[in-house]
Amino acid sequence: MLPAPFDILPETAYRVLNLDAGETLFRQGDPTRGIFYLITGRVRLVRFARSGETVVIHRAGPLETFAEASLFVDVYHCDAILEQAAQLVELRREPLLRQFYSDPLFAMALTSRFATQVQTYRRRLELLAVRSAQERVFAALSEGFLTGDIKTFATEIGLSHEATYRALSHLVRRGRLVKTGRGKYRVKTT
Amino acid sequence: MLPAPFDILPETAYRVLNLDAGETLFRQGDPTRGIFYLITGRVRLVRFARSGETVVIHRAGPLETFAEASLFVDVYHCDAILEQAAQLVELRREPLLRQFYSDPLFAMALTSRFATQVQTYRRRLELLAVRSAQERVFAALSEGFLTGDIKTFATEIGLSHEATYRALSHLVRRGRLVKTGRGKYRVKTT
DNA sequence: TTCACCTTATGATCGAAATCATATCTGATG
DNA sequence: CATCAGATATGATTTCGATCATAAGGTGAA
Repeated sequence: MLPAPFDILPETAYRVLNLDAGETLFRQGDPTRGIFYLITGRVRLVRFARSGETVVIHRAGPLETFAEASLFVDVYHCDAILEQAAQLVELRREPLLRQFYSDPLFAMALTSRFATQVQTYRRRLELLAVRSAQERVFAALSEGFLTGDIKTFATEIGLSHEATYRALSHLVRRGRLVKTGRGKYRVKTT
Repeated sequence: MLPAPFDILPETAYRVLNLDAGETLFRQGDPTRGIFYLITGRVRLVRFARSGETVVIHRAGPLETFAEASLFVDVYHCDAILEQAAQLVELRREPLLRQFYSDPLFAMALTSRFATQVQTYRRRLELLAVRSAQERVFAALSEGFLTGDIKTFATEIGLSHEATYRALSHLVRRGRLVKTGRGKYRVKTT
């Protein structure tokens, strides 16, 4: 149920929560209870800037963890609000930290997970720096970003789904991609 | 010279390198030597996809670390090529891992650093999801992204510098920002 | 089997941002 | 102090992708 390295934690280290859309998971200033793993649903993390404006700093989706940095601070620095009803796992802070201290392999695995995430985000950012829709779609495909449906893919690479469909068919016409089915594309191996 | 938590490492744990533009720091498949901290210059990380295409997966700039995930694997998964001449620090893998195992506080600090980076990248990605140039510039400014010069700021938030200048002056005219000097802007606190 | 809904897909239009151009200001360098 | 390079700033033009619209294909439920 939980992704590595959280799967080795004892059952007392976490609990499953079910929340409705609109509910608040935690607020800026609340003492940190732990980090979270989203099974289904969507959570929005919002920070209130000094100017009084609210800024969305992250939108977490299914199978993602969030609020990782809260492990190392005393209070949350943003609000977590349920955008959709969600089932999620609260990974409690104390057991996590205890495990981290006592089990170097767990510590390594956790750090490795974070390092991998950093890498993934950097790839996405680099992808978003590609101006042309066609080139971006092609690069994203080469990097294996198209796992689920095209609309999700489009959102991930910062394009409208229409622009993405168009770029895909254009790339197929130009012979750079192969269409292997409805909504299925592959980079042409020359 | 080194950012936390690397500043506590003994001198034997790292060495300073000076490389020219065009030189290769490491190649895909090379045994991992360690992670790197860039003092000056620019390094491009490139991966060769199965299709034969080369994809830029990251461009590291001054005061950034890169290849962090290599700590936990045996070989590098991309090439690192000097885009500009650079002075950088090689943080050697073995001493790092030894420190990580033997010093839980170091381990914590390293993990915390990675978690913070994850957070920062997520913020940037969320920012890039804002379609309107004006809103994006405003949000980025509220979040304190404007630290150096405007052109760097523009690149970071995925806009041309012209569009950024225009958005800035427009936001000033509309009274949402205050111009505090040439290239200096602040969110208006109402 | 029919209906409803969502994804895939493509056409048409419009607008916003990229691009190209130009000018001013600033700081660094000799 | 003069010069030059680069950052700031804004104007003009163009282009590309967002948006709106529509249709076909697929899936699941009644």
